[in-house]
Amino acid sequence: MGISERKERQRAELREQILRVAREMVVKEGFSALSMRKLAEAVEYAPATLYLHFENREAIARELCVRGFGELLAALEPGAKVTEPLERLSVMGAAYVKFGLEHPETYRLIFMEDPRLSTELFQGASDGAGPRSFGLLAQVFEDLKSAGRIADTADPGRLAETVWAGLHGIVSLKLTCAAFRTSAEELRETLTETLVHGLPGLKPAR
Amino acid sequence: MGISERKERQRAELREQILRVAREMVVKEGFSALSMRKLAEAVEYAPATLYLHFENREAIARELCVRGFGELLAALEPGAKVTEPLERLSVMGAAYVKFGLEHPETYRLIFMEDPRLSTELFQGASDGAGPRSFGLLAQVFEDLKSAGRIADTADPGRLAETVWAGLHGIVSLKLTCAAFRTSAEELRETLTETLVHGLPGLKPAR
DNA sequence: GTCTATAGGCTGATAGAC
DNA sequence: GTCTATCAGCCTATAGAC
Repeated sequence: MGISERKERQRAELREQILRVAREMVVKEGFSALSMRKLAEAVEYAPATLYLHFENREAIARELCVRGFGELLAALEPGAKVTEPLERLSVMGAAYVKFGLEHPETYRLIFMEDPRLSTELFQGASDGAGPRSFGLLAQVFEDLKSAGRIADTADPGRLAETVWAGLHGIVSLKLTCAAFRTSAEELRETLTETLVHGLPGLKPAR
Repeated sequence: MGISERKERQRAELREQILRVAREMVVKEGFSALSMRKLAEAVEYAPATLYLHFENREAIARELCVRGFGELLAALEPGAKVTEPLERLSVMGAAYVKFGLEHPETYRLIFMEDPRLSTELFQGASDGAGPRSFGLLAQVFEDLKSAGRIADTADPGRLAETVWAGLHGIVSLKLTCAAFRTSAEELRETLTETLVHGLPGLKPAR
């Protein structure tokens, strides 16, 4: 059965090539610049051929989105190995921000384009990149809690969501608004540092 | 000179009507759904007429954007009157998040569509809505500092940018990703509370 | 499996008549 | 000031030939 296997292989290869080129276009010119016509031209096939491999444009977007989130997860994983939870928070936060700024169009695609895709990715099956990434972050607070280092009324999931939102704010503001003076990394540092220890030298009103 | 005045008035009225209808379209269907043709039809003029009042589509977007930021500023102003800085931070943060969620398309237009517009608004003349809004937030930390309630090494501008980024993260995540369990208001509360006081009951590693 | 050809839309913007 | 008519392009998606 070598022939049908070769055909299958060639089919999969073309599919990969389409995705590779599509990704390149999105990275270079943004998601809205991804058109089936241009994509077809770039892979040197007719537009109609694309529809034999993907149901429509959105299916391509979804696939790119899923892979993009996979890359974000991969960027977070090394930091997740740091033992000390607070240091881990810092390292993972820095990795998150770095990923967002170094892959702006991938980040945009994951979190700033289509609400349906973002939501799907985040709340999909628990072995998906979304839940796994979130789990890595939540683990920080679970570890602190089980070591008795934060109040046992603290809610790790809620703290993790708050941190994620903060990091997302830093990245997305940097991607859409160049007006902030402070660098992303400084903002990230201030965010985590202050979330952990509070305002420096805070005293109550007298 | 009554005649020319009436003409001028009518001209301004049409301009306002165009903006009003444009705003309605953006609010209802998002910015990308704002097309000159549809807009012309909605105001019952020919497409070409719009170009007598606005240079192009972007000019309309910019005007909507500027007004939108004005509304955000107006939403923040009442909270800025609260005397106690930390309470002020809380009230203004809640107002910010509330505005974003209640006017999602306006918020999108200001901060999530065109980087050029966002940047322009934020760093424009210091009497613009951007710098003024930011100033209100920064004042919180300036007040804390001048009252000696935070370390005199603290940087109010940096703290304000961090808080702004955090609030923006909450709003924008809620607008593009429905997967978070925690409500926006709870996230906002956790963010400000934790930024001020640090993690609840934090103890160092032993 | 791949092509050509095309249906059936949409867009911003402008020239020139009235 | 406003219109009609149009330029010059873009798009997704599909039918049917090869």
